[in-house]
Amino acid sequence: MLDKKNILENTDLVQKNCDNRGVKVNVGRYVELESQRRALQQEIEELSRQANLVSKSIGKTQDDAERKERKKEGRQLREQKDEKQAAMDCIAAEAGAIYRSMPNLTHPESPVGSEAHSRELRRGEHDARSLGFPVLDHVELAEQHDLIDFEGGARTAGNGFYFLKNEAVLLELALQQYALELLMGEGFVPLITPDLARGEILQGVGFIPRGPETQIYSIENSDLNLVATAEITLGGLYSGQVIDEDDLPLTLCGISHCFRTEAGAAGRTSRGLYRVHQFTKVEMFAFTRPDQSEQMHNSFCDLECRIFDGLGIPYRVIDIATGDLGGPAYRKFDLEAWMPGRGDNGEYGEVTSASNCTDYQSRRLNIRYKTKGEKGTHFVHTLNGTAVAISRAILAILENCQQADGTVVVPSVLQKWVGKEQIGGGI
RNA sequence: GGUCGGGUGGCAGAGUGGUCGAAUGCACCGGUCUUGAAAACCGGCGUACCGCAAGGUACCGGGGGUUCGAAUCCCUCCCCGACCGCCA
Repeated sequence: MLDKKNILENTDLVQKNCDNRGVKVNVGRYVELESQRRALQQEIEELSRQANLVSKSIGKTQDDAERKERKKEGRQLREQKDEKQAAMDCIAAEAGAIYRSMPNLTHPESPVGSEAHSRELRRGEHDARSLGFPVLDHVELAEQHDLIDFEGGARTAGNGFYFLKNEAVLLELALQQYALELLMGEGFVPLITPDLARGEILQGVGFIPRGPETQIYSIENSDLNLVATAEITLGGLYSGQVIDEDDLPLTLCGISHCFRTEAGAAGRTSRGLYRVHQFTKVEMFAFTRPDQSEQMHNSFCDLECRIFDGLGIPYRVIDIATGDLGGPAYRKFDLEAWMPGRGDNGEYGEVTSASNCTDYQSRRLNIRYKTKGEKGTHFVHTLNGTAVAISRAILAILENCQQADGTVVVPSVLQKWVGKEQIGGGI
């Protein structure tokens, strides 16, 4: 959510920002409603004040007739207040709906426009070059080495589910260990989070838990939802809390399963592991002071680069355009890994995403920080970034590390956990 | 799943219808004392919103109700703890 004062004072800028982001919001209407609401609020407070005075005086009055008269007066004042309150609630509901639909402000350097306007910032250490032999895609490689059972997944849970098997299981665990080791070395606190969360938390983080186009699975007869990312639970972890400024920045990394309905994704490139209903992810999350968040955002992006450079996978870094940022992000960097088996001659595919959400989520989740010796509190900034989304990482590893003879070389950084140097070839 | 007990300020913990936004302790901030520190003592110290200020309004897990007035009574939901049952 945005700062209400800022909306009232910079209506045109906020409107322009919404337009740039492709979000239809009538900011002017909001401002109109909000000023009406404020006026009513003041009247209500005045009536409450008078009614409170009357109530207090009754406690001191002994005379019965006077008490009766005062009670009547008090009742009337409260009735007047209730009427105005009802009117205000109505206006507040409409204003609130507009308010909640407003996306975050945007970093001045984010490219303006639709997805196509996103800008490549740089590339990884490894070049996306031709492998020099006819490549297999990860589905073919997985089949050859008996690594993933898509049919069994479909039989058991439906299309979009799968069983990891044999070395794929080891790869999943190795990728978790690899990411965790690296992040813990950078001071991140490791967590394994719940895979379910309350609707309120999902909304606070910026997800829409129920409704026709939701990406979220929800549990019937309950307020619980399967999480789409540990960003949800890590944000929820500190909801309603006041953090000591001395503890900032606070960096966490959480492992969770991620569940996504992928409603509306039919027809998009979705063969194999690329777009699935469940996967495991190691997620970075940070709470920072406002002046620290930009640096933290860059640091998240650098860590993602280190992780994929370490795996030997080529990638490019994208500065996401305004039209593709979603609601909470102020700025977003994606890593797109080279996937040799994708499309006709290989394509880039998103493997990570790092967002600076500034105070948008912390306002909704009510996460603040306090400076020792100073009065009041401030909203923290929150950031999230993918360390490793396991399914897509496995996809990228299989396709990039395949050899002419069909074997797959295990990235050296993972070998100590996988326990072997290559998959296939009888070794 | 069952029974009982609880949810109050950063923490601990009083408060069962009216001068309660809330005792007290700890923590924290300022001061006295001290070569310095500690201790002791004195003072201050919740959050949000409105207001130049004085001040006001709201908030004692969430929502609703009773009342002139609710932290306090009633309903409901959520959460936490203990014990029992079941179980990886």
